[in-house]
Amino acid sequence: MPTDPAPTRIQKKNRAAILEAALNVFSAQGFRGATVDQIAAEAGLSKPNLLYYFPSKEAMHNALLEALLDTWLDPLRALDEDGDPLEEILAYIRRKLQMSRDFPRESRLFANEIVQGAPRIHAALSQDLKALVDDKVTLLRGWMAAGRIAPVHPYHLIFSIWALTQHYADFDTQVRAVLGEEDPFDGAEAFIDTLYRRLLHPPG
Amino acid sequence: MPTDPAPTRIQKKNRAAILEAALNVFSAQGFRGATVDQIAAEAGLSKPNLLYYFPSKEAMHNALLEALLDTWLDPLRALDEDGDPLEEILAYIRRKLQMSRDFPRESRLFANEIVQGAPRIHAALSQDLKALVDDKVTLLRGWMAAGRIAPVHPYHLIFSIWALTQHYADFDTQVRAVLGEEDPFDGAEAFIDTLYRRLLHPPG
DNA sequence: GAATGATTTGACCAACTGGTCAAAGTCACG
DNA sequence: CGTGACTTTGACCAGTTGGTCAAATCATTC
Repeated sequence: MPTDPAPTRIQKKNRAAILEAALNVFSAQGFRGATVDQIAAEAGLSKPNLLYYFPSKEAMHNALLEALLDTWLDPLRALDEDGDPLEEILAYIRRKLQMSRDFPRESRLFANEIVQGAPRIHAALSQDLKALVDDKVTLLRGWMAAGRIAPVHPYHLIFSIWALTQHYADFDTQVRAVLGEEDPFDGAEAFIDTLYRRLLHPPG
Repeated sequence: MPTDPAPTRIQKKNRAAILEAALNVFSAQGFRGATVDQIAAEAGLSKPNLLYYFPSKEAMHNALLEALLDTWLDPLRALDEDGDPLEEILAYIRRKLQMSRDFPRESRLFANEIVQGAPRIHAALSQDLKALVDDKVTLLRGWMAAGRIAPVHPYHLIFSIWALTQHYADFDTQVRAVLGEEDPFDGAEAFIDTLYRRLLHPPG
C-alpha cells in the first residue's frame, strides 16, 4: 500500500492557514452556521482553493475535531497516580482552566458540537473519552479508599471540573457581561482552588 | 395608541404550537442550523402559515428568548434575604438543577446563543441579568460579612452554580456517554449539595 | 346563509451555499 | 530553459432557504 507523499511547503502553509481560519469560523458560528466562503475569506484563499486542500466543509470540521480531541484530554491523562492526590487534582484543574484561557476557540468548537448532540463525535465520546475517564475514576476511587482525599462521586467530580473550567471559555460573553472590567480568570483560579480544597480535604 | 386585538382561539393554539416546535428545533440545531421548513413540519403547519403568525424566522427565535429569559432567572430572584443563608443557596442550586432536568431544551437554546457570542441577547445580559446578579451579590456579601457563610468571591460563586447545574442539560450527551446507564441527575444533586456545604460552611 | 374577516396554501422567487471543472498560472527540478 | 506536476481561479451548477403573494378555504357574526 502506497504512503501519502510528503506535503510540499505550500501544502503545509495552506493547510495550516485553512484550519486556523476554519477554527475561527466554526467556533464562532457552529458547523451549520459557518460557510466555506467565510472560511476562505478568513484564510485569504479562494473557495475552490479550499476545496482543493479539503474535499468538503465537513472534512475541515473533522480534521479540526480529530486533531483537538486528543489535545483536549491531555490534562486529564497527565493526572499522576504517584503524586500527592489533592495536589494532582488541583494541578489538573489549573491545566484545564489554562486551556480555557489559552484556547477558547477550541473549547467553543467542542461546546457547539456537544450542545447539539455531538452528531460527529459521539463514537469518540463513548469510546476514547469514556475509557480515559473510567481509568482515572479507578485512580480517584483508590485515593478515596485510602483516605487520601474525601470520598465523593468520582464521575461527578470530573464533570464538575469540566463544567467549571470550560464555563469560562464557552460562556465568556455572559461572564464578561456580568463581571464588567475584572478579568474572569484571575478570580476563577482562586475560587476554584478553594472550592476543591474544601471539598476534597482528607477526612479526620 | 391602539392596543393589539385579543388573539382568537386559533391564534392562541397555533402560536403555541409554533413556539413549541421552534424550541425543539432551535435548541437542537442552533439558530442558523434550524430551518423554517423543519419547524413547520414539527408544528404540523405549512411554511407560509408559520410566516403568517411570525414575520420571520428571527421573530420566532426572539419570541422564545424573550419569554424564556425571564423564567430562567426566577430561581435566582427567589433567593431570600430572610432565610438561612446556606439553606437558601442550597435551595437555589436545587431549583437550578431541577430546571436543567425539566427544561433541557430551554437551557440548550441559551447555551447555543451564548456560546456563539449572544448576538441577539447581549443587551439583556449586560442590563437585566447584570442588575439581578449585582443585587444578589450584595446580599451574598452581607451574609459573608456577617460570618453566616464562608467568604468567597461572590460572582464566581454564582458562575460556578450556573456552570455546574447547566452542564447537565447542555452537555447531556457527553455526560451520558461517560456515565452509561446511571441517571446523571441523581448523583449530581448529592454531589453538588456536598460541594457547596463544604465550601460555604460558616468559618470558626 | 351571506358577508366579512381570519386562516391556509400552492406556486413562486431571489439569495445563498456547497461543490465542480476546465483552463490558466506557478513551481521545482533536471 | 523546459517540462511535468502542483496550485489557483472564474464561471458555473443544482439544491436549499427565507420569504412573498394571490387565490382559496374556513369561522364568525348578523
